This record gives sequence, C-alpha cells and structure tokens, in this order.
Amino acid sequence: MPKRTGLNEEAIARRALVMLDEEGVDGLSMRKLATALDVSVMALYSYFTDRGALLDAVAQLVYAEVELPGPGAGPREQLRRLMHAVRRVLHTHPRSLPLVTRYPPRTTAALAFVDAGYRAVLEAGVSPAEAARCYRALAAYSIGTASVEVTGYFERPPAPNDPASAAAIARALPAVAEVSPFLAGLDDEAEFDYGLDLVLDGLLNRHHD
Amino acid sequence: MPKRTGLNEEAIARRALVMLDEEGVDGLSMRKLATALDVSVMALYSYFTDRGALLDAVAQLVYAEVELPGPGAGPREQLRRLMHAVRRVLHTHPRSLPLVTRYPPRTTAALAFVDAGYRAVLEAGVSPAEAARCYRALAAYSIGTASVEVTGYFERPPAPNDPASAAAIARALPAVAEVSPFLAGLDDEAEFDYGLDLVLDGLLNRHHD
DNA sequence: ACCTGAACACCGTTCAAGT
DNA sequence: ACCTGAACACCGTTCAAGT
Repeated sequence: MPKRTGLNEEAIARRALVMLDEEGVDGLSMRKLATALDVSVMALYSYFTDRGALLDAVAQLVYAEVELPGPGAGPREQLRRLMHAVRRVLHTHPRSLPLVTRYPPRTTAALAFVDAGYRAVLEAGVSPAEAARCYRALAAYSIGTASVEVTGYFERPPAPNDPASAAAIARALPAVAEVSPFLAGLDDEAEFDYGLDLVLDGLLNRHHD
Repeated sequence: MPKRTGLNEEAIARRALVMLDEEGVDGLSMRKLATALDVSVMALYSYFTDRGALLDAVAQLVYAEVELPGPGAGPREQLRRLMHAVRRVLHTHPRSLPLVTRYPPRTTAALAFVDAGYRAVLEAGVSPAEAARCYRALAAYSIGTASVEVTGYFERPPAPNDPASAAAIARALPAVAEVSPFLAGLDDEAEFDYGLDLVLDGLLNRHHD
C-alpha cells in the first residue's frame, strides 16, 4: 500500500510558492517545506532532482499566473495590457523576482503570456524576425521596471552609513542632490506607463512607416 | 601588538568580488572567504555586521567600476555611452546581477555614474523633476536588458522536459513556435542599442517639443 | 515507485576568551 | 580594537533501508 501522502509536483511547488511569498528565497528550504507538507525531506527528492529544480517549478507557477488580456483591442493596447499584467504578477509575488531572473518560462502554461505577446506584435504587421526584437525590448523594460520597483532602487535618496558625509555627497554629486528629492514622489504604475508608452510608440511607429 | 593581518573593509570586499566572479553568490561564503584571506571566519565580522553587509559592499565595488564617459559629446550621446558602460560592467561581473538588483548604489564612488546620468539629462534641458523620471526609465531598461542577457532569457527556444511534448507546445503556442527561432540569432549589443535608442529618442523628443 | 532516518559536508552567527 | 576557536542551529544531499 502506498503512503497516500497526496504528494505530487504541483502540490509541492504550490506550497513552496506560499513559503516563498512569506519568507523569500533564502527562507524557502527543503527541510521547512517538507515539514510544512508533513513528509520527510527526502520525499521531495522523488519529485525534484534538487532545490534548483523546485525553484524553477515555482517560477513556472508565477509565470502561469500572468492574466492574458481578452480580445477586442488593437495590438498596441493588447501589448500594453499584457505588460501591465506581467508587472502585476511580479508585484503579487515580489520575492519571486530572483527566480524570474534565473529561470525563463518553459512550461506551456508559463509560455502562454509570451505567446500572447508575440501574437500581438505579429498582428501589428511586424515580421517574425522583427517581432523577436520587439518583444525582447518590451520584456527587458518590464522586467527591469519590476526589478527597480521591488528592490526600491529609487525609493529613498542615497543615505551613506556615515551621516556626517551627507554634505560631502551633496558636494561630490550635485546632480544626485538636485534630482533625488523628486524620486521619492514618483508613482510606480504611472512611471511604468510613461516608459512603456515610449517603447511601444517607438517599436510600432518604426514598423508602420 | 596587533595581528598585522592587513585586513580592512576594502580588501575584504575586493577578495569577495573575485570569489563572486568565480563561484557566484551561493559560492561566496564567509568561511571560504576567510580561508582565502588567511584569517578566521570571525575576523570578518569586525568589518561587516553580517553577510548581507558584505554583499552590499561588493555591489558598491561593482557600481564604482562603471566607466564614466568623457566630455565633448551632447547629452544624448553621453547617456548612450553611460548606459553602455553600465551594461559592460554587468557583463564583466555577470554573477553580481543578483546583488545589483538587491543593493542600490549608496557610496560616493558607486553613485558617480548615477550623478553623470542625471547631469546629462539635466544638460538636455529637462527639469529636475522630469530628469528623475527619465533616468528611472533608462535605468530600468538597462538593468532589465542586462538581466535578460545574463540569464539567457531568450537564448534558446523553449524546451520542455518532456521531448514528446515539443509538438504539443508548437500546437498550443503557435506564435512562440514562429518567433522563437529568430531569438537565437540576435546580437546582444545591437539589441541593447535598438531599444536604448527608442527610449532615448522618446525621452528627449518629448522634452524638446 | 515512493517514502524514511541517519549521516556527511557544509553554512551563518553567537559567545567567551585571548592579545 | 582586533582576532581566535568552540559551539549552536541551521542547510542540501547521499546512502542504505524499508514498504
């Protein structure tokens, strides 16, 4: 008689995603995950060759959560909605960012949003060879924005450890001192749209002429 | 008499960067680093409160390596050169990418390239408030591109574990099947320029009108 | 085929002690 | 102030064994 633990790849990866959301990549250990699933650690290795394979599976689950835009809009609007959906998923699972930059989409479910993106670019009349370049630029911008947002790259003005040197920084880096105050007030989603429209306009105009 | 180990923050972080380049973030352990520096593990804790502080210091070293463009060119060309320099550093230290997306520039040396970027945008006649937005979009694109390049996001056509399902993928994801073959042939630097020009044109034209 | 427990070779960090 | 060694509480993974 089998042990009837109800274990399978999907169930393990789902529980791992919950743990990732709560504790981050470093907090997601095989041992804690096994405890949470009420099995021995080594039971997990019947489904994943190692921790890397598990993290990959978690990344695929995240990609699969990207909401595909419904039909009825032009290609440009489809792309805009799709990139917003990508950004939204990364905000739902901010701790998954290190995984997303390590494991590309691979499963059918994970590739669904990529397919939708290619389709929209092709519908705009772009050749397959050019569609690859277009989508790559869009993906780079979306992933980069999410990365910058989630890590708070521009969140606060630079603060050196030594508080006495704040004045020194202002003297050595006048432009940083002048511009930094405005970074704090930016609205993330509006900024995302700002750059996204730039890239979309550039891409689609270039191929319409 | 002090132990004359020649230890200091900078020397430790420099050696850590070498180890990061060779073995990646996971391979950069406090214990191995101490052995490489010929001191006990705990000696490192006199200079860094924990491993995170060390990784932060390594990230600052990487930022400080960004080559600033010389004078003599217009703001647009300066920005183009600067973003290429950022990309170049991330290619010199590809394993530093997880650090760069975790620890923003903070020291004076690390902020030098950010200052140069702001200065160029300001020189283009953009207001400080708008300069913050412009630079943010540029940084997002550059970091995202480096991320996509280094992780090989678009390097190979998607290959599911189950080879029998390759045909199934082609059926379920027709646009992926059509576009993917063209991704392999792309030249990374040319693609970077492709999108960078798009963003630069959009940003600078918007503010010139 | 799936699951277990013990063991191995690692980690980061705390603590008490040395100079 | 700087450095050490021992100890603690963790890791991922191998192995031999169980059903």
